[in-house]
Amino acid sequence: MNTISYGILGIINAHSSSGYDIMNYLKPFREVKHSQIYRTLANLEKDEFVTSEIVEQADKPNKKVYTITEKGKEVIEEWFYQPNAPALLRDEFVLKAFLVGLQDKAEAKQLFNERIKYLEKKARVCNERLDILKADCDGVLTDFQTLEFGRYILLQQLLHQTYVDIRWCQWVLDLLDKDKLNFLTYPF
Amino acid sequence: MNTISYGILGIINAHSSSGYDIMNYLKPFREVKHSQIYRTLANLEKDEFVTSEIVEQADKPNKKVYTITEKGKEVIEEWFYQPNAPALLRDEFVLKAFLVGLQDKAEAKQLFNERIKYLEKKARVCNERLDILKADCDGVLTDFQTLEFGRYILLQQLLHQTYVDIRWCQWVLDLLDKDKLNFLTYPF
DNA sequence: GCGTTCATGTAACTGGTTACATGATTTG
DNA sequence: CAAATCATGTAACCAGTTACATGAACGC
Repeated sequence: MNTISYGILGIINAHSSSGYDIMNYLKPFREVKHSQIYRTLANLEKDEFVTSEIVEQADKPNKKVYTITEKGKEVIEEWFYQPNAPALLRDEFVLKAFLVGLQDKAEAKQLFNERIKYLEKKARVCNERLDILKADCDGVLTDFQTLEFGRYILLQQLLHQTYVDIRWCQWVLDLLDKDKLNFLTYPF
Repeated sequence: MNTISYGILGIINAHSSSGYDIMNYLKPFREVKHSQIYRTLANLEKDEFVTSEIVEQADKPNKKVYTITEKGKEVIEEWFYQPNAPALLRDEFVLKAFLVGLQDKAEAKQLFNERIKYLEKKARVCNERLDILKADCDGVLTDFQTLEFGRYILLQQLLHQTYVDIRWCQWVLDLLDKDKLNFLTYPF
């Protein structure tokens, strides 16, 4: 089984969910397309890790809600003890930053100034999501054994990583303005 | 053309390189397997963005060195002005952190304590690579228009992102020890 | 001689994306 | 009545991984 299968199974274990629900849970932390989720759910059901039933909704289209089986609980329990696969980052900006020397100074500065704008927007989205989360919990986080706790800590991580990235971009812009570069200590 | 093709082409533009060289340049910032690089290089040559020649080496096996063509320079120049594809992060730890509530407190703490160990090792590797870079440049970074500048700024980024991640893990461990959680401001 | 680093390639597979396809319900 | 959101699926394609395959040069 692959990582996304475990992630989906874990969410269903936390509470029974539809493919659409799962997509929305995962989106903030893991890019995922609905086509992949529905395909994976079909496989999980085929392997008897989950069962499904149609739940009729009055105000919205009906949904197919998946529930974990005993067999599914066993594999998810085991997964937590397995070592983590190395993280995979694929970021076009990182490649451009690495190759920044191919550009002239004005182009280079533009690359980082645009990045700052992008990151500031990302930070705003994070803060908005934190506000939504607070509203979802009526302002109180009582227990860590909820999916809300996971959402909360990961949103905080994302937010502060973004802040560091912004400061890093500003540091690079300062470097680009210097006549004589050197191996400067990163200022924080 | 995909992102990795542009990255490889950009490196060859900076200076003519073999597949093996390219792999080592990319490794610290972008996980990539040699099989993908050699396949991509063959495609870039087929499309006449690069040319190749065998360079004989006395002390090592011969290598196939690729050089960019005029046609290749045009596409790489254009690439810099294109908007960046959204970054893609796939991290098994993030999924486990999201689902941390499925575990008991002891297991949860273990997850983050192990993560800290992993991140501390990552920070050490970053610092080692920074030392190697300094040695490669004889202690002086004169110009931003070198691949060394790109290596330098990205290693600094990675290092400081890692430091923030460590502090974040410690914050989560503190949270897990609290009896009454709440939406605490992240302490920095 | 054995392990490591340097060096290059191909073939099969699979995870993930893009595009195709449909339809209910709500809000403006 | 149009757009947005909710909701679910399939098929074709391709990027990237894993495994297979080879071999030179060097240090111990």
